[in-house]
Amino acid sequence: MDPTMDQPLSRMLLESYRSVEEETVAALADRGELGLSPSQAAALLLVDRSGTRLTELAARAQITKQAMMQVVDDLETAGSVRRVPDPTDARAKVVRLTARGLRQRAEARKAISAVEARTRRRLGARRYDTLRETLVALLQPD
Amino acid sequence: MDPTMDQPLSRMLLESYRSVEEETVAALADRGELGLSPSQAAALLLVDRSGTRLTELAARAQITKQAMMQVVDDLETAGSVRRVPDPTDARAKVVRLTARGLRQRAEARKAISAVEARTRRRLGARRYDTLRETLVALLQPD
DNA sequence: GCAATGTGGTAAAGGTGCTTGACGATCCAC
DNA sequence: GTGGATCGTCAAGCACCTTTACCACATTGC
Repeated sequence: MDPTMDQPLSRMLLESYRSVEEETVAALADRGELGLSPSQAAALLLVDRSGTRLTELAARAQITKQAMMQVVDDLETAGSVRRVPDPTDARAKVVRLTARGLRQRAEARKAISAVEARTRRRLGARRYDTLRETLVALLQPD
Repeated sequence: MDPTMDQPLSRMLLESYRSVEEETVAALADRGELGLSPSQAAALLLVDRSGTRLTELAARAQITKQAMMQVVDDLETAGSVRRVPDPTDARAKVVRLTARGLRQRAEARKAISAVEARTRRRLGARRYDTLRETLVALLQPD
């Protein structure tokens, strides 16, 4: 009998997350993208081509803007991102990817794709797709 | 088109975890089990009736023994648990639930069950069960 | 046109849940 | 018995997030 089955759902989700995340970090490291933490990589993926406001990034990541600030601060220090004033709103700044950030994001995407493809192979396409659908349903507002 | 579907798997898993965890915390609070953090609740569930060593608890939770130390320290301070010397090994101590800890664990179990039942209803029994199976497969060593 | 209220970015402090490193005490195999 | 593993512990630190508090600028309502 597999004892894993008896665990609370939240635990299983957490461990699954950690497992996938760990694989992703390893895949990133393999590509030489050292010095890019998971939260930084996640943030890079949220910036769109024309640049995105801090508040919008925070909303997309579902964290506070202050938390996103810290991530963007680090990314800016690392030269992956820069903040430019928003011409349409003097309060706002737009977070924009630098050439370096673009490169990193591309690598991050590849690393993530590799892990997902690997997972899909392991689980089987059908189960993998069903998993994603179920998670979407789980996250749907009640 | 639901943009949720495009997210990396790790993000979806993390958000699902947070969502379920949040519900669980709320359910715990409803039952008056204030002052019991998720990690503490998780640890309580890992202690078996006859008591369990710190190292074993850490292994079960898949964290370092030092991390488990902190959780157990807090639980002990809160009077939910106590450490008694292991008669079979002078180095070891056994973590044992107090009456309070037993009560808390029972409440925690109920809270978790309530959330899982609710989730099962929302997703449908079939999808819910498939989700658990898939997560088990995901966690299986490669 | 201006006060009230809202929003974007920032600063500071703190908390949770983990990590790594080091260490004494005890156990066990040889 | 001696050397190496194991148990619990202390200490420091890090990743990632929060709350509280501000100021600058925008927008709304009158």
